Amino acid sequence: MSDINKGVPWDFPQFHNWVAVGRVSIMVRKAMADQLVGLGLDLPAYDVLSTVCRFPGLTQTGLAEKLLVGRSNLSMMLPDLEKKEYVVRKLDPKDKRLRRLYLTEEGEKLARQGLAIQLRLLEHMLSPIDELESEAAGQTMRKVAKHLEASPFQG
Amino acid sequence: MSDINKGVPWDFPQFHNWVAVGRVSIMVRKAMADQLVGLGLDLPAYDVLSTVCRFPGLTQTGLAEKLLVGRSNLSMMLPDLEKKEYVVRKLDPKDKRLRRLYLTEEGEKLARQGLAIQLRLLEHMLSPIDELESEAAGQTMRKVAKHLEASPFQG
DNA sequence: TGGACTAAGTTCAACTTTGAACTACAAATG
DNA sequence: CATTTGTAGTTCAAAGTTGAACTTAGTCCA
Repeated sequence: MSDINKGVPWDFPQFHNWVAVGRVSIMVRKAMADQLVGLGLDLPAYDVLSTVCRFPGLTQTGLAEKLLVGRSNLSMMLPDLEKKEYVVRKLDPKDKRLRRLYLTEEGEKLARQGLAIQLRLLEHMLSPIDELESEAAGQTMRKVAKHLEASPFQG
Repeated sequence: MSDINKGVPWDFPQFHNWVAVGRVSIMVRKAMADQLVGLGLDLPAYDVLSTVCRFPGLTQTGLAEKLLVGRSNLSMMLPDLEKKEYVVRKLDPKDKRLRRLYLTEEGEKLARQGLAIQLRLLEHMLSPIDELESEAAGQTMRKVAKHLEASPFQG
């Protein structure tokens, strides 16, 4: 390592570890996006369908929080998904501010096809990793996520 | 778990593990973006500065590959960074197609300040994780990245 | 009840990011 | 050495994403 690089982050193993996480994350999103073309979906639409499939009756704000996107994003996207009849929004009778999200039969079918693809992709990408190791990495990530949510970084 | 969810991905631990990776990745990018406001940088600009800091003389295409963004993106962004005098592009004398990237003194300063922030953020987010565990997770991620590069998923 | 306050969702204009088509240069092939 | 093929970078228009301001509905509390 050259002198000029002394004391910079790439001296620290943690830095490399984190860079790898970021790279894998982007690579998998791209791979998934490629596969979804066959279903006529893009990644954001798939994120909506798969999440509503898992959590039917979710509100738009709830969905935005899960996906870590802005609410306005969903206000733009959901009318399209409704027009394609993948999703329906039902006003909550108890609280008329809430528009609860459900999949149509068509939407459910697409979500499940997408989820099947995602499972195969996971299986492929994790094939060089034994189950224990993968579970350990997942455990670590969940710990970090929990910690970051509980105490966000303040400079 | 209700009947309707049988056979869907969230029955599989791998699915949860992967979702955690994705979430942490986005959360950290957001946290980093917040911190960079103080330096007058956004995340894409920081990605450029930190990467050129680490790999001076990188070409634009090389940088695009490292950052996993399109080349056109950099063609839009780099003139701005050059105007702000954070970056200079020098034509390679041996191959006039190549524009090699270097940081100015100012750019170098900003990159190092950003990298220092990134290290503190890493330290914070990894505080509940012991070093061995974090190293193991990094190792796992590097294996996966390598595998995905060597054999991309083909449906 | 009424007035202030909070939360859900929408709109809109600004900003990003992308991919396809293009130019300029280099390398390979005959 | 001329032609073909390939690579680096740019341009431009289209699509996506965002935050701030707004509307409407619910909550709190005097």
